[in-house]
Amino acid sequence: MTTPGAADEPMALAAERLRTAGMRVTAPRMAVLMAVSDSGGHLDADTLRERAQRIIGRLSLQATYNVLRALTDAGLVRSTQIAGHPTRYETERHDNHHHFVCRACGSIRDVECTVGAAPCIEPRLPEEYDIREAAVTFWGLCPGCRATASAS
Amino acid sequence: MTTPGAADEPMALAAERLRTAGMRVTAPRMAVLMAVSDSGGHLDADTLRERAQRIIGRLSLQATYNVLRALTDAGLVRSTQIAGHPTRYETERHDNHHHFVCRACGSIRDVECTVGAAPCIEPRLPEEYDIREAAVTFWGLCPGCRATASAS
DNA sequence: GCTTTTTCTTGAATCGGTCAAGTATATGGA
DNA sequence: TCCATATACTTGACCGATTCAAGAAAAAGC
Repeated sequence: MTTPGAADEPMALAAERLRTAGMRVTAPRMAVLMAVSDSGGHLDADTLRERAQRIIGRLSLQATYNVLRALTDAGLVRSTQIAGHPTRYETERHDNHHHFVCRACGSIRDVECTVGAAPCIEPRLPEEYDIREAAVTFWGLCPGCRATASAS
Repeated sequence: MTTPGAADEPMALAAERLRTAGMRVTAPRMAVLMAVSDSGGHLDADTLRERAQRIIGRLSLQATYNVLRALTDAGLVRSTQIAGHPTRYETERHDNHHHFVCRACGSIRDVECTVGAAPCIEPRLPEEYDIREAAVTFWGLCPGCRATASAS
């Protein structure tokens, strides 16, 4: 028992990640975290629920949403909302990458950033990708709210 | 009757814009188009419905959606989907601008593009805006779909 | 172990938006 | 000017994604 089976490794890793993030370690959380991790990203809540169920058997959709929210708040998971699609989840890698979405098949692909910190508009994508448009949304605080926030 | 009243002007203009776009000229369409035009942008379907109703009296929400879809398809209106908000509509100005959304109050503001054609990441916003992050989504065709599209 | 606190389950509800069927109306031709 | 026909609007049901609420279950600390 000193060397756990190979199948236990990812679960032990998931438990460790949860513990490090200061979260309670539960079967649903480990399962969802594992599902997000080895999916390659961009899965929606319902699909992640299915994958998680394969690992631990039963899991309600509501719990899946709860877990995803918790993991996102803890910075372990990144959620992305793309117009016309349900919210997708992927492992948070803090690499500030963006997304390419195919208008025809809906497939999603990561797009690396040329610059480090700031998001860049020159996408690092193979030439075969036919980019038609880019939607850029900046998030932050408007002058009014910034003043209110710094005052408190 | 040769010189229409001042109040008729925007309506006549709306009618003209619809006609130019090859669309049937109807009261709902004129009203919604006027509502979008003089709103300064970023209103959702339900709010636009209210504004349109002030102009023509009655208008179903379904019709509002139909009209907005038609106007968008015709290139008269631009729709923007921002995570966590219902779809917003604004006059299509073909200027390829982007959006700033305040995390605190949810207000939306246009962000001009420094470059002409391509979307740019260096936002033209006053310094008082505290930009925390940017979500960039590229839309187009992936290699597979591009091949299929050009083949047909 | 036992207690406390957090999390999970179940089931209802909400929100933004679409589908479908029937009625009304804009437009082009007689 | 009126008619025919295609298109648009109204009403009402429906849907998918997500959240709310209440009670049962299970982690973590003592």
